[in-house]
Parts: sequence; structure tokens; C-alpha cells
Amino acid sequence: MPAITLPDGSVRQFDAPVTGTTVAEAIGPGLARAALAMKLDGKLVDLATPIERDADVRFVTRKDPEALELIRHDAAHVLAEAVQDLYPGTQVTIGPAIENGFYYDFARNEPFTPEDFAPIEAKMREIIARGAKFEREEVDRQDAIRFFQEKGEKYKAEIIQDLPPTETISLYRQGDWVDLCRGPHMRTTADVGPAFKLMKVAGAYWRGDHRNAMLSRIYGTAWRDQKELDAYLHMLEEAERRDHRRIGKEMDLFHLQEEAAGAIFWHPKGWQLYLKAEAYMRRRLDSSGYKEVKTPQLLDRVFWEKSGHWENYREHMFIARIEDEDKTLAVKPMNCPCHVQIFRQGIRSYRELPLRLAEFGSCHRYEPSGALHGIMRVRAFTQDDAHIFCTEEQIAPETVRFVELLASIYRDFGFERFRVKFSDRPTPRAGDDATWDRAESALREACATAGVDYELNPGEGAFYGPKLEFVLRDAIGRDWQCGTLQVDFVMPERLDAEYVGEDGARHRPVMLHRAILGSFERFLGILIEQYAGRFPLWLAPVQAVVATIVSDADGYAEEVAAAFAAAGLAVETDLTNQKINAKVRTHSLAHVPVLAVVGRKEAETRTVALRRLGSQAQDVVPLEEAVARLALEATPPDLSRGREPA
RNA sequence: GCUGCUGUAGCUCAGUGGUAGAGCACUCCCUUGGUAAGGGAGAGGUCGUGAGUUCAAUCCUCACCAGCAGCACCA
Repeated sequence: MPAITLPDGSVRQFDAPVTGTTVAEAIGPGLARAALAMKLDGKLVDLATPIERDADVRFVTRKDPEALELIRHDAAHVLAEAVQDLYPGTQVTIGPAIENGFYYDFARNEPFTPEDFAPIEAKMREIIARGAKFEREEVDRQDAIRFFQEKGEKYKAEIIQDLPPTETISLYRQGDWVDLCRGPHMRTTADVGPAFKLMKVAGAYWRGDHRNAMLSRIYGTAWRDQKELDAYLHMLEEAERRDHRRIGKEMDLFHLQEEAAGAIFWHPKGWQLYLKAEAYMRRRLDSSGYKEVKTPQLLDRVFWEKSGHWENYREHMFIARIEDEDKTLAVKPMNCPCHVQIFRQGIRSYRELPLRLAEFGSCHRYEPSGALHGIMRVRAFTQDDAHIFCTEEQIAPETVRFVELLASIYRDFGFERFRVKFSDRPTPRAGDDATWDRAESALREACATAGVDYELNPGEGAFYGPKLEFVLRDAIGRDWQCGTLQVDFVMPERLDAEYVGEDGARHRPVMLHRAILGSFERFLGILIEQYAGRFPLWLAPVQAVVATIVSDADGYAEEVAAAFAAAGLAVETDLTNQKINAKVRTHSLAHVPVLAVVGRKEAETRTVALRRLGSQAQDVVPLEEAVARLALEATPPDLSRGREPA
């Protein structure tokens, strides 16, 4: 007879098997109304799940974090029923809850359009209002396959076929509609509530494989209540405002045009931003023991054949044919083989290791057209690339050193948080298992030493070695891999890199491929979104504008601007015959961090009225003090560290 | 690359089978005003490219290019 232990430690004894529903009712009518599902010994299950033995039970109500997932999963089922009701002949496939919502993939000859959303949503509301019970039923595998085949649901039948034999096959019924589903679900369709919205249609490959059929996916979002939904929709709008493509245009940072798809035209202001980031990185690498190099853009095809890239990535390389010489050159898609060439010049000693070769390496890759995205995913980009040639013993300490540098650099750019993914051996791969064991454990060990929390990304390593990926998130919640560290035993072998060890014999070095920003282009895109264009002073392309109130102050304004410029500030003057209100507005919208306003008063007293972006306060200070203060604040973080504020 | 959508002035966008419009920006004039839009005038587009249908195409059809969303890809 089950004894149910509740989260507060109290125990309820029952003299016959019960379900969550009866337990909730026994506790109280309020809980019985609020309970949507339960955690049975830590596992989220239906409220109607029978409990036959002693167990820990926690009820999940709308307030609990698990509720969102349930609401979204149930919403996906409701969506599927609505679609099958409105568009007979449509097959269902899968429909999970995802971050912020849910989707369902349908197989239908005719694709859905956003115009279909209104009728589908209306039908969904009907189904929700009907409040049919979700009823779980466990069935025999063969019966289930036959059942779905007879309904013409060949995708569902295929899913069951591929489920491991140990897996219980369960169906969920909501009224007349049935879906194959592992569950759990809430009590009835009414529990989904009113706070949902269909968001977009898109194609998606069956089982995520591009060789399979393209299904029609409908995305939706769902929340506990209207307030949450509104807040989410509002957040999306805000995110759109900080899209780097929009801000890039507004702030005149860069542009793209069709004759150079996937390549960026950096405008003067955008290039200032780029140069500041590059100068900063150069200092950080230099002071971390890296040696900067520069290698060729174009190399003979033979070279890429030797490195193995021609075989694997030929389709993604830009090729140049030289008719006169009957040669084929390829624009470099990466820098590592070139760095190996530098390593190979002369005879290397173990005393030189670790040798850290860095390059702001400009690379070209013919990315698939659908992958291009603003400046975040382009075909011409520059990596803050470096290769560390070292011994196996040095992998761990070098990794620790790298992670520390990376975290410090991300912090300087305003990113306190980032995710780390550990990608281990893929199939197919180069190198034997013993080598992989060594590489993976070295990396794991290094993560432990460096205090890095990572999530495992199984089978996603590079073909030559395991890797760490450092992921930053953009304004719209999309994740972008920026930093990376890859352990490589293969390339040194392939390109015959070696050093003379302490024992006088020749050895293969290990190569660590690593990048912190990844590509400048992508990183700057994320940076623009991170700050919504309101950069900290050290990065701002235009750091200050000197704006006059009356034209009598023009001469003094020029003097102020000259003083700012002499202190290394990027400054512009605004001597137009606009009112000061208009000038404030213009430069605020342009995200200029410092507005120095000068009128007759300031000219007479040799002061400036400083107004900071985002503040209405005016700070009238003597010119010399303003220069000193701003110059200090505009100092890049690495240069101002340890320095006392003036 | 795949599915769907989009492409009109520098930007944001409206619009029609009879070769086009707004706001902002831009130029000029008036205005010298103390912290988020002072007023007026003007200039600006072979409606993404190419073909087809039509008496007539920016509008309809097809192809291509580019972009957007998602999927796949990302050494």
C-alpha cells in the first residue's frame, strides 16, 4: 500500500493503489484544481499515472518551471489536431516543446503560409475550449505500426519501427484525435490556456537529414498567461531593434551588396570599430606569448591536396585558375597549414615549445547561400587565429592558459557569460582510439583545472581532434560559436611537422588550433547587438561630438575638438545652424557616447557641458578636466588595468 | 543547397495592367535658438536582372540574382 512522500517531508498513507489525481484530491481541492502533472520520484509524469508503491511526489502547477514545457508540448498536440482537422491528408511527424515555444512538422504537398495561421489558431482555441482529456494508452508495437499505417501516417509508423525494442509504445488521445507520444501531458487540452501564438512557417528536413523529404514546420510560442506572452513578443521587438544589420545601417558602420555576397564593405566608422578590436587583440596576444605572422592568401592546389582540404572541402573553396601557367590556386579557407609551413622552416627544438603562432588570418569559404547572415556568417572573414605547437604534456597547461585569456577578453568586451561545449570524437575520424583517448582526457583534465563547466556535444569534434566551443548569444537568442580550441594530432603528421626532443630524437608536436573572437566579423556583429550600438567609450567609433549652441561658439568648438583629438579621442564637430534640441536628438540617435555642448558661456569660461548618452544630466567642467577624464575613460581596458584613476 | 516569403528614392515603407507616392535623410533659403525634431523651398527612382504574355508590364508568368525566416552546413 503506497506511502506518498510530499516535498515538505510529510507522508500520506493510502490503502490501495492511487493516481496523482486522487492524491491531489486527498490533499485539498485547491491543489486538485492546480495540479497539471507530477514529479514521481523525480520523473515528470501524467497526473493519472497509477502509483502502486511508495514514492516521492511533487505536484506541478502552472507556477512551476516544468509547466511551460507541458503547456508547449500540449500546444503542439493541439496544433496537430487543428491542422489535421482543417487540412485532411496532412501527415503528422514530430512536435516537441522548444525554448520559448513549440513546433510541429507536417508532411503535406502544399506548404502552409502565414495566412493559414488565423484559421488554425481559431481551431486550436476551439479544441482548447472543448477541453478533451489527454488519455494515455500503452499499446503493442506491431499493433501501433499497423494502426498508423492504416491511417496513412507513414512517418509515425517509421518512428515506431525505429524505436528501441525496449521502449514502451504509448499513444495519447485527446477526444477523437490520437498521436504517438511518449508524454507526459497535462489533464486536458484546456490546460494549454489562451496564451499562445503561431509564429512562422519553415521547411525542415525529416529527421534533420538534408537527403530526406522537406516537411512543413509551424512554429508557435506558448506561455502561462497573456502577460507572459505579451512580454515575450515585446522582447522580440526589442531584439529586432538591436539587430546588427539595422544598427550597422543606422550608424553607418558597413554595408553589403549583391555583387559581393557574403563579403563586407566596412565604412569608416565600422572600420574604426574593427581596428580598435584588432589593436586590442594584438596587444593581448602579444602579451600572452604569441608571435604574430602573416601567410599567403593563394596557394597551389597541390598544397591543399597534401593537407587533405582539397579532398574534404574543395566544394567550399574559392578557386583561381591561372591559364598561362596551367596552375590552379585556392584562396585559403583556413590558416593552419600555412602556420605548419612556418613551423617546418629550420629544425625545431623542444626548447622552443610551446610555439604560439598567431595571425589575423583573412580566409574565404564558399558558404552555402542559405547560411549567409549579415556580418555574422560571411564568405570572407578574418580569424583571430593561432596555432600552438606543443608536446602532449603541454596540452593541459596551454588549455588552461587559453581559457583564462579568453575569459578575460570576453569580460573586457562586456560578455560575462558564455557557454562551453565539449565536442568529442566524431565518425568518421582520423587517428586511432588510443590517440583520441589521450586527446580527450587531456582536454577534460584541462577543463577541470581551469574550472570550466561544459556541456557535452557528443560526436561533434573535428575529424582530427576533440574541441571546445565557446558560445555567445545574440540579441534574438541565437547562439553563435565564437571561440574554439581544437586538439590536433593529425595535421602535424600529414604536413610532417617535427621537433627534436630532449632525447635527441625527432617527435611530432601536437597542434592546438584556437581562436577567441572566432571571426572579427561575427564577433563585431554580436558586439553591436550586445551594446545595441551604444558602445563603451573605448570602442565607440565616434567617441564625442562637440555641438554648438550659437555660431559665436564655432571657434571655441573647434578648439575643444582639437584638444579632444590631441588626447586621442575620435571627435566630430556639429556647427550646423540647428537648435541644440535637434543636435542632441541627432547624436543621441547616432549613439554617440559623449556630447560636448558649447555656447557663449562655455567659450567665456573655457568649459564644456558634457552630456552622456542615455542621461539627461549636464556636467559643466573645465576643458582640461574634460579632456583628461575622457581620455582616461577611453583607454582600452587592458591598458588601464592596474592603473589608478586620476 | 532545401522550403516559404521579399526586392519601389540614401533609409523606412505605401501604391497601380496606362512608365509612381509619403515620412526621415539630402541641397538651398530664413531662423542664432541652452540639452531628444524651428520654418520654407528644392532635388532625387530605366519600381533587383533577363525573357515571356499584352495594344500597353513596376504590377501577370517563367528563369536568374540578392535578401529575410527556418532547416541542412560551418574544416
